[in-house]
Parts: sequence; C-alpha cells; structure tokens
Amino acid sequence: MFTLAEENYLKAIFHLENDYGTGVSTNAIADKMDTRASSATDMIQRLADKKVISYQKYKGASLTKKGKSLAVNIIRKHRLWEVFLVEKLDFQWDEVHEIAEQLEHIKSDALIQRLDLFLGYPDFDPHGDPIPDKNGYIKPTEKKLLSKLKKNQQGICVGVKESSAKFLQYLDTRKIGIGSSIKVLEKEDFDQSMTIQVSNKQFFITKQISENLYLKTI
Amino acid sequence: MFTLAEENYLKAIFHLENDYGTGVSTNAIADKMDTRASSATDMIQRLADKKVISYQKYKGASLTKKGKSLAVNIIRKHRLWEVFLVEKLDFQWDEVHEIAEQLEHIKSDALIQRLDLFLGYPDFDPHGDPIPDKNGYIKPTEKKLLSKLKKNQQGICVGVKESSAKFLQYLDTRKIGIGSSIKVLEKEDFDQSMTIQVSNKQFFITKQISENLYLKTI
DNA sequence: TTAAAATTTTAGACAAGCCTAAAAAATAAA
DNA sequence: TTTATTTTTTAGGCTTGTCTAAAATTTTAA
Repeated sequence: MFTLAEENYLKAIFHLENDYGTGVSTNAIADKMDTRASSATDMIQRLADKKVISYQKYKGASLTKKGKSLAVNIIRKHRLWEVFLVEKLDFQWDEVHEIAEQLEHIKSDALIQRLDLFLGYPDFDPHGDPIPDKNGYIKPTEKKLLSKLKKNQQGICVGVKESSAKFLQYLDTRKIGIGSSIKVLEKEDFDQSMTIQVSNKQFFITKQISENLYLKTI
Repeated sequence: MFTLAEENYLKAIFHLENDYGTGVSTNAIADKMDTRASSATDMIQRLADKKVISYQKYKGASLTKKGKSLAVNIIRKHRLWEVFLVEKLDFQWDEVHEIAEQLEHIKSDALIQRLDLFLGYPDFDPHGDPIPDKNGYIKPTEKKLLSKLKKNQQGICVGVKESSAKFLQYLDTRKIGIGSSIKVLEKEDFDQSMTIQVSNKQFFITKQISENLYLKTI
C-alpha cells in the first residue's frame, strides 16, 4: 500500500518522464513537488526500496513497470473525477483540479469501475487529457502545440498543457475551449507572438499562451 | 486545518457522546478508534489544544461547539457520499461504508454543496441515518429499537444501528430493509429473542439483531 | 586538467501519530 | 480505610515525511 505522499511523488515522476524523457533528476522532482532536494532524495530512496522506481545515486530516477502502472491509475482516477465534477456537478473546468487532487487518492477499484460506467466511459477529461483505461492503456493522440503552427495553418483545440485556474479563465474570457477552431493569422518571428482567429474574433497572444494550447491540425 | 486522524477522532467522540451521553472516557475513545489508551490520550491533548474538545485530566472529553460542528460536517459528507454511491453508482448498502470513510475527508465546501444538490437534498442515507443540513442541523426523528417493542407491536424499519457489511447482508438475505414492515409475533422473556413477521414471512431473531434495527412504530 | 559551480546525498532535527512499559490517579473491594 | 484493581497519563521509542547544514559527487569553465 502506498501513502498519499508516495502516490504524489509517483505521479510527479510520471509527468516528468512524459514531458522530458526517461530518467528524472532529484532537483526536477523536488521542484515539481515543491519541496527540498534532500526531501526528494529521501522519498526517492523509499520508492526505490519499494521497487516502483529504479534509481542509482546521482543518476536520477525512472519508474519501473509497477511504478508506472500505479501512476497511471492515479491519473486515471484524477481525470475520471474531473469529468464527474464538470459533467455531473456542473463545475467549471478551472475549478476541478484541486478537488480531483484529493479524490484521486480514494482507494477502491469498484468505485472507479462504477464511476467510469456512470460517466459513459469518457475518453478525455475536461482539459482534453486522455483518460487511461482500466489496464492503463492511454490512447495515443496526435496533437500539436499551437506554438508549432506556421502562419495560415489551423486546427481544433483538443487540450491545454497547463491547467491552472488563471490560464483557463484567460481562455474562458476569450471563449477559447476544447473544440474551438483556431487559425494563425500572423506569427512574429522575434518573440513568437501570434494573431489568431477564433470563430469570428481575432486575438493577439503571446508565446506563453500558444505553448499551452494543443491543437489537432486539419 | 485538521488532519485525517484528528477528523476521525472528532467523529468518534461525537458518536460516543451521542450514544452514551456527554463526557467520554479515554478508554471508550481508544476502543472506538481501535488504538491504545496512550495514543488516545496523545490525541485528546492535541484536540484540547486546538479547542475542539474540552478536557480535564482523568475526567474525560467533550466536544466544544466548534468540535461538534466539525464532526457533524464530516458525518454530513459521509452520508451524502453514501447516497451518491447507492443512488448513482448502484452500490449495495453494505458496500458503501468503507468508501465513504475515505470520501468524507475530501475538503471542499463547494463540492458538498453541489453534491447535495445533485442528489436532490436527501434527508437520509442508505442506512436510514439522517443527513445533517449545511448548518449542521439534524432533523430529530422518532425511532425506536425493535428490541423495545412488545408482542404484537409493529412498525416500519427506518434505519439500522450497526452498519457492518455482515449485518446488512444478514438483513438482505431476509429481505429486511429500510421501509420493511415488521411485527413482533413472539418475544422470549429469557433471552429477548423474537419471532417477527416481515411482509408474508416469519423469522426468528436474536436480541443482537433486534437491538440494531430502528423502527417507526405505527 | 584542475578549480569553481551546481547537483545530490547524508547527517541530524522535528512534528504527527502510533507503540510498550511504567507511573500516577481514581475507583472498587476487603 | 487501607488495599487491590482499573483507568489514565507519562516517558521513551519508532516511522513517515519534512527541514537545514554540511559533505560528497558530478558538471562546467578557466
């Protein structure tokens, strides 16, 4: 059985490996967990003892098969609960993350099985992130950061990379959401800022925005 | 903010005061929490420092207003989640207690507010226990233990005192549940055992059973 | 290729929450 | 009312998960 702290570290390591490749540094983990490197080292050693990460001193950590499976299951729970909160309880997409952070640690396979059924086996959470199935399989999706698009290319918004309340509210005020059609009208070489068209409106956005929006290009 | 352990102690003390009157002993708390008296003393002192119980050495503990309000809120969450599990996820009434024990610690007022709405503001949980409203008010219900009834008296089952899976399954196999009409056909003075009529069937039950079924007498 | 800087680990401390063993207080019994 | 029993508290220890400070290792730069 794993403690809450252990589960959160597993999840953090999973996301770090996903984003930056296998083998993550102690500092990266400490950063993500908003704690000190020494604390991260302690936990890394504990997780290695429990065989959920492989680890060599000074060489960084990687999830083992078992560790990855545990992490994916937590992420599955997190995303299913987010769907529940938005679809059934009418929360906004910027309100659900913190609550799901708590709900993801509830331990009951039957609960998640039934919740999944109740929600109609959804494929994506409210931020466009794929929901792993009960075997841990994550359907690969071809999505591209808006920042990678060139002038005149377009796509449909299928997800957000960052999902802080502030960023999501920024999108809300501009009526940008999952399913929005977005076209690059202008792109500034110097600072990567863009002018984009969303339905019949035009917006000027910075690189920081375009690097956090996933599109499916057409 | 209160830890999980603190919340569980508060809940235990609330139930003990409810069942056996104000001022509960260290041993009673230790017993309920399935821990040692010394551990209970530790926690009692912590809770007293936090002003959620009043406590004098060797004299037992009582919830303060603040402590009671916290405890009732946890119980409210527990019971609402039980309704959710049974009504929405189709769990049986004997399967929900352990899961609700976890869910009751999720911290979000908005979540409980919306869950309550989603469930249609239920008054009772699946075991017939009243659900406190958001101000902590518990509607008083006139209910009587089946064991208090005399020969030929009858009533409608409105709740169970014990809610262990085993006891609930015992009731299930006899088709006894909330709403069942129960009549005392015979009562044995010697050991308080009874013969009861439930719809068109008769059962012989021990004192242990009749002391755990609440009826509303007609 | 050696010195400086950055990263990572170790050592030692602390709070929460539990334990056992022993002491203290309260209660029951002789 | 003194003794025995029960209840409760204290003392000291252990684990988890955190911290700071210092040591060890690796990486970068001169």
